[in-house]
Amino acid sequence: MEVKEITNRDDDFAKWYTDVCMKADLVDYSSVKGSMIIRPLGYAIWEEMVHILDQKFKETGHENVQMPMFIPESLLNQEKEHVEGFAPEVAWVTYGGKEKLEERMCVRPTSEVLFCEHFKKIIHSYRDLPLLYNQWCTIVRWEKTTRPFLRSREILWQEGHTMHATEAEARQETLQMLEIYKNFQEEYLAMPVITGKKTNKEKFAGAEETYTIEAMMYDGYALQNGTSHYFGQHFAKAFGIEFVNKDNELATPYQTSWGVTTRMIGGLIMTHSDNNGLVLPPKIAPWKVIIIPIGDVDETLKALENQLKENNITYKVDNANKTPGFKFAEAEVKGYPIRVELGARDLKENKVTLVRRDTLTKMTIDFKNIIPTIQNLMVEMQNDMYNRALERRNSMIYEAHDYAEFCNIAQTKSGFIKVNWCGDEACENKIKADTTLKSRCLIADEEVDGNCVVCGQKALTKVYFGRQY
RNA sequence: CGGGAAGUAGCACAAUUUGGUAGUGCACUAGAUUUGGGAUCUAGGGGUCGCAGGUUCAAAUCCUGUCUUCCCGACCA
Repeated sequence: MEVKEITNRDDDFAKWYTDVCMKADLVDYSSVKGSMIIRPLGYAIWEEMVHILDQKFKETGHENVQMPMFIPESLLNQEKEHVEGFAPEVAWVTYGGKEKLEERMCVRPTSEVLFCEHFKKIIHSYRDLPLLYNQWCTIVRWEKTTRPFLRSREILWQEGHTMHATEAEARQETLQMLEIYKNFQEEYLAMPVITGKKTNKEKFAGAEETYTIEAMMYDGYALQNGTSHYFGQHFAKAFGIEFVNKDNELATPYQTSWGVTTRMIGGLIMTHSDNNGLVLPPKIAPWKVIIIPIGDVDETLKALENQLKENNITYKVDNANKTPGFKFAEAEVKGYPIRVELGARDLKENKVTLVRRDTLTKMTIDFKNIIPTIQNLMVEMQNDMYNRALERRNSMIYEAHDYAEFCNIAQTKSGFIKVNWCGDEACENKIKADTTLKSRCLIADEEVDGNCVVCGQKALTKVYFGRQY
């Protein structure tokens, strides 16, 4: 296996990103634009994510289902805002074999309407609620610009769809899932995230409220790493979904949906990786340890493997007929959190060399301490990676008090800009037109005192603006 | 979708200008020697030049279309 050159991260961030994706063997291009091949390492990372999240979804009472891939045009058309939002980016199936279809069907860009159609059939009574469904699947959105993991046409994701008897319960669900996403990304992916409501302009087509999980990448660009929507009764009314409540009255349920995608893998890369390749937080790394045997160390290797297995520490052994230097570089590209250099020379003194991937710090320790040392290192690395990312992000959040200052920051810095905003979409549009920055999310937990950074009218809220992937 | 650039072996490139049916390095295979930061020697295998048309006696090379990738813009998760 060849270990390849990676573009310097500070010279050309975009190229560095694709280099890491390709050279760590995470993805490959297919012959269809925006349909990527997720290779074993990339998929293993996704499987870790799926495993952890799926468990959290089930713990909170959700059940997995699998909906169809096709949506007849008439079904998609049932909710007006939704259709208008998605129509420009759906792929249509117009032939079945050689026969032209009577009604064309789109490949699901998201499954709200499919769930609604089904919910109408199965919801009759308050006893049927809440209905808490989730599905792991792929969707298709005909994006014009595509990038591995960050923006593809075929998207591997999870979408939760729930129905509730009361507004309060549905709102609670929306926030609960937002919190699960936030905790997952911070605890497992070591990615600090900002959560909040999207502005009207940026919210999901058909939603009453859209909450977002915004992460900041190494270059200061924002990555929307997940969403949780509160739909109110929009879809339910459009689809005629009703239930009989406790008072024997017909009522309309309240709905949510929420999703995260393989985009999180892109976020992981753009948050932690470096010029030597992939860097993975231990908690999400499919294999925590890579063992590189040097010289004749078979017996110790066997013993070490047994100890790792006993302690549920996943690992790989690099037995290739390559020089150690080659294997070190290879291990770094692939992002194994901890490298064990198991060498005959060290072992004569009962020593072993460990290298942590995030800092590339080497340490030589007594072999008998290897398991506790690895365990401690993983905890330490996870914390350090989170803290470094947090510190960097915070150092790239700016505050603008007037429009000149805003434009100046937008031109000279990369990151988020915090501003007062009157709530008028015109001001949001002006910022977009002047600076290309878009609103990331509303800031809920800070007092607003001052005037809109654009128009000078009294501000209603604070907002983060930023450039996005 | 608009502007620009590029597609030749797994990768990076040469041959294209001046048409005559492909070459180098790395990687790969076998054997040997090696092994603490990208090993060495020897012997091998692999491409018909993104795809489809056209011009021509003859096309990697010229023309047209198309697909894909990258950059800039617009659009969007």
